[in-house]
Amino acid sequence: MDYKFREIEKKWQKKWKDSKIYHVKNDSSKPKSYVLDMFPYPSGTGLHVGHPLGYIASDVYSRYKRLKGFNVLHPMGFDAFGLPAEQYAIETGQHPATTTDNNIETFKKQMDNIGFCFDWSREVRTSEPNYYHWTQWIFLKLFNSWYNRQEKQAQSIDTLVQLFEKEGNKNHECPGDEQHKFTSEQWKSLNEKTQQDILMNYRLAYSGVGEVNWCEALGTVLANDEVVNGVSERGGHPVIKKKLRQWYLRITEYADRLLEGLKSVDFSEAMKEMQSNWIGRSEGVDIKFNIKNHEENMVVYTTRPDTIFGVDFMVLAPEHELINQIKTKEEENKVDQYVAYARGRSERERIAEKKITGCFTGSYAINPLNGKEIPIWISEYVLSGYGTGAVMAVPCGDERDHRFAKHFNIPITNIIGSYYNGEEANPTKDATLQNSEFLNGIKMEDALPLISDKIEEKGLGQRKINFKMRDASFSRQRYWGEPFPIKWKNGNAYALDEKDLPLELPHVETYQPGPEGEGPLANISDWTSKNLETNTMPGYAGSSWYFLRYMDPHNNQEFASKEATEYWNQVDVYVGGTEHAVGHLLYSRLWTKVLFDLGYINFEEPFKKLINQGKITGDSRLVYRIHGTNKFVSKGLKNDYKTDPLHVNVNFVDGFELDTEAFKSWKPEFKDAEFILEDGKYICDSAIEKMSKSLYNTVNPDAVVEEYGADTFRMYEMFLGPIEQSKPWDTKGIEGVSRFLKKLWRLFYDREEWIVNNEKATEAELRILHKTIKKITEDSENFSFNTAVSQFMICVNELTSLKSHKKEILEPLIISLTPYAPHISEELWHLLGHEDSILNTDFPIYDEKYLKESTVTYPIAINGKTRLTLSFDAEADKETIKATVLDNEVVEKWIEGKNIRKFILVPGRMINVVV
RNA sequence: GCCCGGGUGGCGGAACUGGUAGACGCGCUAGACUCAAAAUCUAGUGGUAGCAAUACCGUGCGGGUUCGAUUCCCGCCCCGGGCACCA
Repeated sequence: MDYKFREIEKKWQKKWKDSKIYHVKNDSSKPKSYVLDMFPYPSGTGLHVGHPLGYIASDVYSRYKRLKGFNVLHPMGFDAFGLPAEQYAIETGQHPATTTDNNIETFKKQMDNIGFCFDWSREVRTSEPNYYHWTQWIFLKLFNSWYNRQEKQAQSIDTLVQLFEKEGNKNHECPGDEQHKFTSEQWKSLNEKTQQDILMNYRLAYSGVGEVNWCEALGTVLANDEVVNGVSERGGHPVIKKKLRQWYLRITEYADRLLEGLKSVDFSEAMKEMQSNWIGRSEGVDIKFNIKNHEENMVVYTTRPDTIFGVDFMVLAPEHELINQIKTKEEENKVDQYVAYARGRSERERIAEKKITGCFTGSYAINPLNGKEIPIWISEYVLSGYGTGAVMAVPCGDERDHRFAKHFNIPITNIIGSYYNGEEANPTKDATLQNSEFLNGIKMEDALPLISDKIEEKGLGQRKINFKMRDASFSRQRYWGEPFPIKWKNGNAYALDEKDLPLELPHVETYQPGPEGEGPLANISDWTSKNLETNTMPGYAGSSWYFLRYMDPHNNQEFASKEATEYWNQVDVYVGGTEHAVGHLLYSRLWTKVLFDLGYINFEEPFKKLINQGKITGDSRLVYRIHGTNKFVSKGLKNDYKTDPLHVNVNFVDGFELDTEAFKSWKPEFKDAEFILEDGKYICDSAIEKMSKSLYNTVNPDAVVEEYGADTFRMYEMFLGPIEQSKPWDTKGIEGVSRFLKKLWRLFYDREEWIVNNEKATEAELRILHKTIKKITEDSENFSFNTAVSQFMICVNELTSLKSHKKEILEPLIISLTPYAPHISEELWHLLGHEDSILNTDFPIYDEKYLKESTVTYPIAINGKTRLTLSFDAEADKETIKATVLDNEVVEKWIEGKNIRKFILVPGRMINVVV
């Protein structure tokens, strides 16, 4: 009987579904394991072979853990709110809910084809009211909380009000306005509106007017991580800075805890690095400089106070409020012009041009340590949002300061001697300071703490820790997102009552922006008459907590019961791409920490271990069209013509040879295409690129599954290479895995005959079996799925050549294969006479006694140097140990007392033996 | 520019804490079966020389440590990814 994978796979997929075998309960005597995939955004294009890589890996791991006796939670859902569905709606008028549902059906079908063990009864969709009910609920928790810096945790805003009534805010400075101080009496005398305004400056989710990343093309603001090089991550549209009232998450309050938490999780170094760079912690000093002939002073932030005697000028950000007060009459025009110029420049222009621009204010600051007068400049290279928006410039040590000084001919003081060559700045800490008064002769890294202490002692400033990370923008002027459960009254935002949740997204007639650039909700009079917030939440809202909802997805009373979250606890393994490093992963960590602080869950980090699967890249095919014609020239001859490369659908190419007829009928414009062939063939060029519809290099998993079967597809994706590495898809290579499964089948069936017998296994058979089980166990545990697949191949090859068809060997083998190729394993399991599913059995345990090497090698170092390696047959008796040596005399002498007669020279491991 | 990864056959990739480099698969070559093809099976497959046994060379390049280095150290080169005026 042949291996009829299509029949087998359909049959078992149906049986598994009907028997609800993947449904998992929230209680069990078994230990738990939570294995999670990053849920997808259901795009309209469906899955290509690159997408399931992570899902297959997590599926293999989940099944392995299940066989190992764990109660495994392995759910899937959809991140269903988002921009593309809405843009599609604007173009076609179709409601995003409809297109989203259709897309989800396609995704689920494609996933089911591959045989994943998701518990679909726990599916979540972020766009469903019974899901976003709790997104809104958590938002209200954020809104109604503040961060107590002394206790380093989020607390209810009520506790803050109590503190204000008791003592004002003297012990809890305002994160939104740090200068603002008031006493208990002052607080009590304030009216409702002012009190609310003050509280807003403390809330973890707050509304405020600020500079936002505005994307005109998308008609909305974007979070910092959604902007890449000054353009939108989605679509690459220009992004400008704009002042708007927005919602924000006060993630900056959690900066140090988010950084600290990285120590306790098992993420790759690269991932931790990306997150800590994004958080961008730096230690420095705020230093106060007086300004000549002015009352005001300016405060700069620096990480290098040791260079203070090298300060040659000061720079303010163009937005700095001091500018208007200190600009001199003579410079006023130039300053105003410059400020206007800087304001008019977009983020993108600043980044792209990197021009050196600036303007002198006419005023001078006084170096607090030596009284030197230092000119104060303005330049756009200083960012208003970081530190104090003002810097002390040390050209010999800082590249930007140096370029600026050279450009405007500002004299440079050298405080690092030969470390500075006059041509470029040197940010070293190794130099011995010069021209630095009492710091002269001290190495910079040693001077750092000295001068910091001095500055603090003299009251000139204080040590300060700064973070690059900004508060996260949390509102979008869009329709297809969660409505805010917020009502406006007299310019203050008030939370809706929890019992009025969910605040459902209303139907709209148009997806166009509101009258003043607000979201489409502003067009609905019913909505605006209730003074409801017209923005919606961003894409990352729903995905910041979905892993908690899977634990208890049908709960109508809470986001998840305490029992459920205590039982499932952290995600043990989270599988997904690196692209979410500073977005989703950071926000999820923040929400988890807040819910932990408020006592709703008992763990602080959502993901214990993170696996980043690599991308499967496409192997594109290109043809060359002779410029301005409809003639195509084969790769080898292209240099004879002026050509333009063109991506061609990989399905029209066999290896590198183009099927010219298929190509002609591909698009009308190619109907009359002509070809210049070499050796009668049209040879295409190739390129390894990202897999994408627009490059015509995608391979649909459905087609692969149809041709080779789901088990082959799964194993091949795992076999391709290490899970974390990017690798190109090569359809040809799948033959090897396909042959392996056919070979495995033939261990059970010889043509028509069932040939499994009950004979007792030989030593050799047991040896290969136990070696395989050991390797599969270790590799499955370590996510080394590619070498695990190799081991299966080795095992089946050996069993084939041993002509081994014994139940005693084959049964444990197919159990260990189950995570990788579940369908064929299940089929064979039943053919072996089992009633219950193979999924309910136990993973085999290997026996060490079959793992002893047949030859044991002992390298021997005599007098500290290796002279030989002894090797002997483990099964032979010790008397016959054999070896040959370089230095016969020494070794023979050593051997004498050991009862060893002969030896063979084999390089091996080293043990030290004193002779 | 800075910070992470990584460079191993024609290709994807193996190699435990330094110990027979190239497992496994693809591809390729030859053979068996077949009228033929497909499928399957067998053998071979890092390079050079040789009928052969074998010898020499080989893990990006140059040095070093070691009895022994793909693995450790120093200096370069190249590729992939991330960050990029963060003072």
